[in-house]
Amino acid sequence: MISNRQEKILKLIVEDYIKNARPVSSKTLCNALMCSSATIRAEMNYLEEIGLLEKTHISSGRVPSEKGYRYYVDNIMEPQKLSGEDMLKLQTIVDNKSLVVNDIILKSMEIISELTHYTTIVLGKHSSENLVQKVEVIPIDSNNLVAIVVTDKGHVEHKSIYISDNVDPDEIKKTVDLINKLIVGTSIDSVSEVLEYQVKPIIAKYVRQHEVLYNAFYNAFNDFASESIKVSGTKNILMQPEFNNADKIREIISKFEDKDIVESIKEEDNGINIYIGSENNFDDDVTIIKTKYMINGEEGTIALVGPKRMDYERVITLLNYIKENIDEK
Amino acid sequence: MISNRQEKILKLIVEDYIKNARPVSSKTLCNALMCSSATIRAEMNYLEEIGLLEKTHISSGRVPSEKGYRYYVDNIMEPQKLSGEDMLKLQTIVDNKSLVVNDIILKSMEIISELTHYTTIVLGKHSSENLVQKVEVIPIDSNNLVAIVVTDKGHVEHKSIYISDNVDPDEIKKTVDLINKLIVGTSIDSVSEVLEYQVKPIIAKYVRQHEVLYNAFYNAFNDFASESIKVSGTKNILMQPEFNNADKIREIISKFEDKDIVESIKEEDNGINIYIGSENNFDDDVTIIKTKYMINGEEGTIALVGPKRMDYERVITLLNYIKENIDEK
DNA sequence: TATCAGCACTCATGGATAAGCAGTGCTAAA
DNA sequence: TTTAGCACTGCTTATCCATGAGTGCTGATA
Repeated sequence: MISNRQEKILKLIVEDYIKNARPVSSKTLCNALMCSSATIRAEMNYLEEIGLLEKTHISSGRVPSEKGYRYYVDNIMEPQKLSGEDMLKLQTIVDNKSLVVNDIILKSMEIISELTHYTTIVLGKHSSENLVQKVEVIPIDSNNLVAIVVTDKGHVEHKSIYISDNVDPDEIKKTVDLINKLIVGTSIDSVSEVLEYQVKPIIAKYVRQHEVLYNAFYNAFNDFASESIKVSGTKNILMQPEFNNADKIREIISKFEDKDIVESIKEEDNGINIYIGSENNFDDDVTIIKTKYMINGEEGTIALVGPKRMDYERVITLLNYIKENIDEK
Repeated sequence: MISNRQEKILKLIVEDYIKNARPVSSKTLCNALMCSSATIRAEMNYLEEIGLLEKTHISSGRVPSEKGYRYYVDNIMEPQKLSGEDMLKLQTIVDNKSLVVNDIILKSMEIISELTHYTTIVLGKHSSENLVQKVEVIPIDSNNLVAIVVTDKGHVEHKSIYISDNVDPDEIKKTVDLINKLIVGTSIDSVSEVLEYQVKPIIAKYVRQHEVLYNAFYNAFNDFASESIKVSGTKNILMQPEFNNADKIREIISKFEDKDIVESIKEEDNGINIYIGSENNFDDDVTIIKTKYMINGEEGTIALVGPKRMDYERVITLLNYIKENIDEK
């Protein structure tokens, strides 16, 4: 294990390094520990031996290792209260009645990105629990319709439908009525099944131009289960001194622009989880803190991406605040 | 003016520099011009004197100046045909019947970003000519409604409405019917006027909880006139060798993330316009090529942002192709 | 036994100097 | 008008300091 003083040294080093982004020397800690630098050096040496600290070169000060951050996060860091300033900025968003919950999440994460200078990510997905509440089809002109689906949780999806031949409006209405009858109440991801096995056979009987119509509607409804990705403040993380070279920046930007990579950040666990460096599979030089949320038939992940040298206490506090406020709704 | 050979030299230098991103030496051009490097140096000297070329240092090769690019674009460059490869990639998108025009534009510009390694921007805005075609209000639970507005051009906007007090569903229905009656056919940006001067007085008479309802609907309809911004392939422009330092990259990224700055790229002119370096007010180190489009009651700008050392001929050809295909629809 | 002053050592950083080289401008001859 | 030849310039790269901030180790001390 590790002595009290050693833990204190680790804490001081992590926190100093978080603040100043420079290797921490033994001398820096003399005051705080009321002892000489030599003593501290001996302790640092031990902490390096057991893998909690690292040097950038043989005569440099110490920097926390991945394991060091992990120890700090697991054993040292203490829960904080939201600072007055942070609170102030977030509260106006969180308490805004006229915003949909979804927008509250997006806005809050934007603000958190600004506050922390890290990058935030919101991954949203309509839960499969969403049930179709209403289907509307509105004619635009002779070839185009707009189909609108509203779920029981208030989600709206819409899509243009192009119908090549001239189809009798009555036929369209018949089809829509049928769809409405059969589809309302089914979950959003079983819509295409219902279309195929229930709607198709019936309209084949009663609707003249059923093939054209069926295909049009089938295409329209097929990819309704859309997922959303929102990355805020890419620039913020790039301002961090660890990303001070063009190639590293390009690498990070490329990752943030790659949908698949960003999507893979999705969190399945309900707690606030911390993935330091190689613990995440996004990039070894960053820490990702994320949590799953689930409200109103919308489930998703909120995540914060920053350097490993991240202000863990503050970030956790911020995410906690958001999570609590989301879950209340 | 400028002699034939001088023009040819300028052309060769611009095109070589576009390709290789390195100052062009007199020797490089010997073959193409069938003369000695000394002769070419003399000509280069003159071209520099009149401001079409520049040196990076006193004994370096030549690089086109902003004025040089401008001359190239105005007088030398020739219209090209779309290359088979480019055509192939774009056609599948452009000809896809099941995509809304808007999505075709977005997708095409994404692909152009990939093809050219520059960044593309699409700014969209619902034209004020859009007329309200239908208003639907769908109850979700006792406190929440969803309002949906469809325009005559097939645009759909929706918004959640929160109603604090318990309001009788009948009252809501009354209000919605009234809104539908009065609002259909008005242009989307005069909706709030109609609400205030026509709807408000009437529901004040006939609807009991009219204040709550009116406020809720007014808020919901008020900011429907949304604008959209889509930036594709930020990473692409950053790969260009001129953006090889961290601070420059950060500067560019910050600009692309700033809504106001990106919005100011909006083009009012209908042609394809080229803004080289200081001619645009985005960044002196880039060229922006943009054009306005207007279809289906949706107007907007498509733009391409690249280094001044841009493959002008190809880019113009690509944008032309998109523009023609959009306008056809 | 823990602490610490002192010292040798290491390495990053930044400035100075020099060699190599890819270019240019100029000149005098064809 | 063109061009071969040459002096010159300045970027690039490497090498070599001096400096300074840090370490590890050792032997003395409380």
